[in-house]
Formats: sequence, structure tokens, C-alpha cells
Amino acid sequence: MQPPLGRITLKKIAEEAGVDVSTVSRALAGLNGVHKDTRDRVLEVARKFRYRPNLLARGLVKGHSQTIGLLVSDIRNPYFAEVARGAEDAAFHAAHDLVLCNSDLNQTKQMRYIRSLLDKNVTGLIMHSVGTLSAAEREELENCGVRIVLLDRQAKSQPFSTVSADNHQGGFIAAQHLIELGHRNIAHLNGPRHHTTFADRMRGFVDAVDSSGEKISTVMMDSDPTIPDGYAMTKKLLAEKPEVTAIVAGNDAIALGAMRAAAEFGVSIPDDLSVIGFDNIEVSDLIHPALTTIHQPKYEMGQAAVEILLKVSRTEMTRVPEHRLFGVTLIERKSCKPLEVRKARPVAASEEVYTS
Amino acid sequence: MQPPLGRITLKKIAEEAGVDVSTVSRALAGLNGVHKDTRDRVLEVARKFRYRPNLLARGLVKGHSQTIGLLVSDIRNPYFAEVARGAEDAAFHAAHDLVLCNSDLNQTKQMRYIRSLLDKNVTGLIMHSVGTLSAAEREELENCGVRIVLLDRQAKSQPFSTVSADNHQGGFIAAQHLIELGHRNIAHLNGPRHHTTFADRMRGFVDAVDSSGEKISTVMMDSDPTIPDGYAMTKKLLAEKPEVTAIVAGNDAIALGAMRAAAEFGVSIPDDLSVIGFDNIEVSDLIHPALTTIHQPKYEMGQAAVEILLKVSRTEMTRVPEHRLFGVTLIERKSCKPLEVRKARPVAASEEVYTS
DNA sequence: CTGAAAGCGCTAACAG
DNA sequence: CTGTTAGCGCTTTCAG
Repeated sequence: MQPPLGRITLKKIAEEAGVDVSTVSRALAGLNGVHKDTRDRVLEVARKFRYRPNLLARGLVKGHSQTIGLLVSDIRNPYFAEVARGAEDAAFHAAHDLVLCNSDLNQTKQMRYIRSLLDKNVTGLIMHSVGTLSAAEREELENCGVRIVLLDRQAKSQPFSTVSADNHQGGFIAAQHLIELGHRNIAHLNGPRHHTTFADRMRGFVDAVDSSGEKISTVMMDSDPTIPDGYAMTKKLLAEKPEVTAIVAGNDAIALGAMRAAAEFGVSIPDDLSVIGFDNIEVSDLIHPALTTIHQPKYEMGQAAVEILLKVSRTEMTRVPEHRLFGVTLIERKSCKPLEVRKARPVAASEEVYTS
Repeated sequence: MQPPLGRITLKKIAEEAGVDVSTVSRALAGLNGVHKDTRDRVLEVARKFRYRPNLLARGLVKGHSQTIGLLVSDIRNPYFAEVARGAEDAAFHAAHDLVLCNSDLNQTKQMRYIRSLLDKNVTGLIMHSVGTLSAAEREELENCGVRIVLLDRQAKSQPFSTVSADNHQGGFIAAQHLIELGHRNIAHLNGPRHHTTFADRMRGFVDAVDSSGEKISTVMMDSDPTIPDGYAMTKKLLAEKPEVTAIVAGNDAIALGAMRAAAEFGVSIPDDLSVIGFDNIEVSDLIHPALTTIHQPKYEMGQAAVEILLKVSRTEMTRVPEHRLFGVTLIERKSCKPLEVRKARPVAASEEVYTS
């Protein structure tokens, strides 16, 4: 075997096959206009030397680098891990790499990431953007010559493609479920309301309340969509609003925090308090009581995002943005309970309902 | 404002500043040998035009691309999400990008990823490698001219740097804890034993058993380190080995699966069965009963991996691999219980122990 | 201190 | 069908 000192380049293959580099390039690219014999010889040599193209060089001339940037707030959130996995699988399938960026819901950090990705000529960007983009930022993104897919946003007015779950519908279903269960004092513990994802869920919640025909008291709070913040909001809620019998959480993390706070306060779920989450992350089915929640197809959403990205990037001229809205479903588990039942059978009921 | 048709390149800045591109390059790189006035003018122009270097071009000439590849088995495992976050933060801090690869513990897929990363001239690779590398693969990796840090492996014999938790010690502590609690029939439900991580944990387990001076019966099983497989192993265990009173799980996912299976069999944890996990992922403290487990500093390990990678890559010639071993600690929660207590107070004890 | 020139590895017209 | 010629945008000798 030849000692592969330095990398094998096109030139090496060209010399070895006795042709010009451009011919090698064509042959390897599978373009027509290369004699069969020549092609076979080139391919043979390339294989023998285990030739692998330098993607930086190719990217430089082609103008992009077979790379997709994925911006999420925090990969430790199982929701994003699932989305990222879907995206990565789709990217791998299309021979693209996925670069992971954690923005922490921080606008400045996010823009820094984006610029750095643009400097690398990424093929496209999938971003779970924070808040509303400023006019300047939006323009910067529009003109950066890179395909962008917004995740978890339905801003159809924007010139970008979007992939999201039906957050409004999810918020609606969640509230409706609790209302049907007889709850009339419901709290909505949400993520940051300036984020469209959470704003939509909240609107769904409000619409369900307004259209229920029932007289319902609500208390609305919002904070970061994390376990600690869900915990903090719930502690405050339990102390200040004892009349509340049910919580619609902006996501499962908040719901988990809520359950934790409830446990500490000696408030039993679902006997004293019903809780419904959003996302259906894996753990929601593992905790006790199992969390009733709104399921959204996270893996598929990640997949869809890169598919849309690559589709439009291939046709190139298809400037018309695509919007994909995924349906959500109610997953009934053990954390919600009819209000009536509790009053009728103050204690004994728990045995029956807890049984898993 | 000038319409930035096409990207701003060095050439543009050079023209605008009335100097040669090479001078601009030097000025921007902060090299000495540029007149202060010239430098200031160049910097001014560059700033005015928001010049940003094309990293592909730079990478092409420099030979690497300010990118780090991170190979994990599955980012959906919270353990890896945490490691990835630590790695990403450190990479961002050092102006590098992190590309995420999910190998699914599949050797072929892993090698495909590695090759694709090498084609992009990554600065280095952090890999949570599957099984033992074949001689050919190891050689390929050694000669690829790229820094490699192995995660979760202590193979000091290998020419690569490593970062890992003290898996042997963890396995030892886990078994020891159960033994001290009086258990004499202990099962080890482990991940794939051909993976050094799990092999080390198992050896720790065995060493604790052997050095305990007690007569202890063990049953060893291994499978994939996932919730479903933990569930399956436990079902089998419960059916075939009713004498077992405690389980040491290879990781928290397996432990979670075990708890699920136990619940279905009507086996109470920790009353009928003690379970101890490994990793201390976030959920382990959220489930019921809270999981006693071995903590390893995941975030810090991710961070350390890229720090080591970049350190050696900067000095370049430092061929001596670095090995970093992180200590582990026992986190006592509610899933383990003394064997004696159970016998003494068959039922009442549970109330006291469950209280959180 | 600065410009000219060469080249990283590859692709893409343009001639033959 | 294939070789020649030009770059992509940047860094890096090498002169001057």
C-alpha cells in the first residue's frame, strides 16, 4: 500500500489515472461527457486510493457547505433533543451535517451563532427563534442568501418557511379538557409570552375559556419554560390562589416543576389539583402520577424542517415559503381528574384513580 | 448604504482601503508588521462594510475548519444531551462549531460519520465510541491528522486522549451500597458489555461483591442501555429469579425501565426491590420513588473534552495524550432500602421511607 | 512596512 | 470526449 502522506487529492488521482483533474472531477461527479473507459479507470484509481473529496474546497467554489445549522434554546430540554434527532437523521440521509447551537433564548447569542454559521456558508438554518425578530435582524436574515426554516412558529407573514405544532389548538384542547372535567378555577402557567409558541398556546387557552359558555376564573402567569420556573410559579400560585383547582402548563417542564411544588405543599395531584402539560416528553409517562399532556410529533417536526430546507434549496428558485402545521393530540393519563368526583368521594376515590 | 450584492470579501475591503488584500489580511489577523495608520484604516473600512471572513476559504488554506465533531449514540439520552451542552458551550467559547452525530452505537454508521467529518477538515473529534475499534479503524483514526478525544473510555493504551467518569468506582460504590443495606441477592442489569463503559461498571460491581467478605449471589444480564431494554430485562428477571432483592442498573435509563416493570408486576420499590442507577440524569430525581443513583459530572465532562481537544490542537506537537478521570458520587434517594427493615416491619415502614 | 505571486483542492466554462 | 484556463476567498512566502 502507498503511504498516504498528506491527503489524497484530485491531482493525485489525475496523475495516477493519466488524465486531467477536470476529467477526474467530471467522472467522479457522474456527469455525462466522459468516455466509459476513462470513467471506469478513474473510478478504479479513486477507489484504490480511497479518495475522498475535500468538502471545504468544494464548498468554497459551490458556495455552500452541505451543512445545516440547528438553533435551539437548550438541547437538554428533551423536546429539543427529540427534534434534533429527527433533524439529524434527515440531514444524515441527505449527506448533510448538523451543527448544534444552544441559544438559551438569548437574542444576542442567537445572532452571534447565525453570523458564525453564515461565515461557514451553511446550506440553511433551522431556528427555534427567540421572540420577534427586529426589522433589522429580519432583513439581515432575508438577505443572507441562505434558506431558513423557522421551528415552532406560524408567522405566515414572514418570508421564511415554518414548521410547527398547532399550539393554539393544543392550548385550546388542554383548557377544554379541564373545563369538561368541571374545573372553573384554572391557572395558566406559561413560558415567555413574547415567544409566539407560548403566546399561541395561551390564546388557545383563552379561546377555550371564552367559548365554553361557563363562568371561569383564570390566573395567568409566565416565566421561563423550565422545571425550576414551573416550580417557582406553582409555589406562588398555591400560596396566593388557593381556589385554583387545575393548571394548564405551557410545557411539560413547567408541569414537572408544578408537580414537584405541589408535592412539597402536600397538595395531591390529581386529588387536590389537576395538571396538564404540553409536549409529551418521554418522562411525562414515567413520573407519578403520569402526566396528562398534549402530544406533538417532535421527531417528525425536526425531520420535516430539514426536508423543507433541502427541497427549496435544491430547486433554489422556489422562493415561496412552505408552512407545515402538525396536529396535536390529548394524551390522557393520571394527572387530571373530574372536580365532581373529588367532592363526592373525598378520600376513597384516590385509590381507584391512582392505580396504574 | 451600499447594496451588498454578493458577500463582502477581502478584495472589496482592499479596494476600498486602497491597499492590497494581503495587507488587509495581515491587519485583520492582528499580525505585526503593519503600519498603525494602515491598520486603523483597514479596520475602519472592514467594520463599515461589516466584513466577515469566509471560513471555508480560510479553512481550505489553514487545513482545518474551526469545527468539532461530537459523536454520541443518541442525543435523546439526557446523559448525552448534558454532555453535548457542556461541549457546545466550551466550543462556542473558543469560536468553534459543534457538529452533532448520532451513531446509535452502530460501528458502520459511526465510521461513515467520521469520514464525512474528516472530509470537512474538522479540528477534532470527540467520540463516545462504540465497542473496541478494529485495528484498521484505529489506524485510520490515528493517521487522519485530527485530534481525537474519547469520551467515557479509559483505554490508556490507546493513543487518544480520554475523558471519563470513574466507571469502575461507580459500579463498586453501587454494589457496596446495596451490600451494606443487607442485600445478598443482587442483579446487575447492564448495558452492552463489549462497551468499556459498561464493562468497567460491571468490573466495579464484581470487585465490590468479591471484596465484601459476604456470600452474595449475583445474576448478570446485559442489553442496550435504554428504557425498553431495562424493562425487558427486569421482566425476565422478576419471572425467573424471584430471590433477587436488589438491582444495580448499568445506567438510569435501564433503572427507569426496571421501575416500570416492577410496577407492572406489583413489585414495590423499594419495599420488595431496591434499585440503583447510574448517571444521575435530571428525571431520576423526579420519578417516584426518586432514584438512588451514581452521579457523574456530565456537563463538565463535555467541557473538558473540547478543552483538551483544543489545547493539544493549538500546541499541535503535543502528541502525548491526556487522560481525565472524573470522580463519581452516590446520590441516596428513595429507591433503595435496607433488607432488614423490610423484614422487621413488613408494611408500616413504607410510609416513613416514602416521605419526600 | 507592503505589494506581487503562488496556492489550498475543487469546479466550471471554454476551447480543442 | 478531454485538456486548458480561471477562479472561489483567503493566507503566506518572497521580494522590494
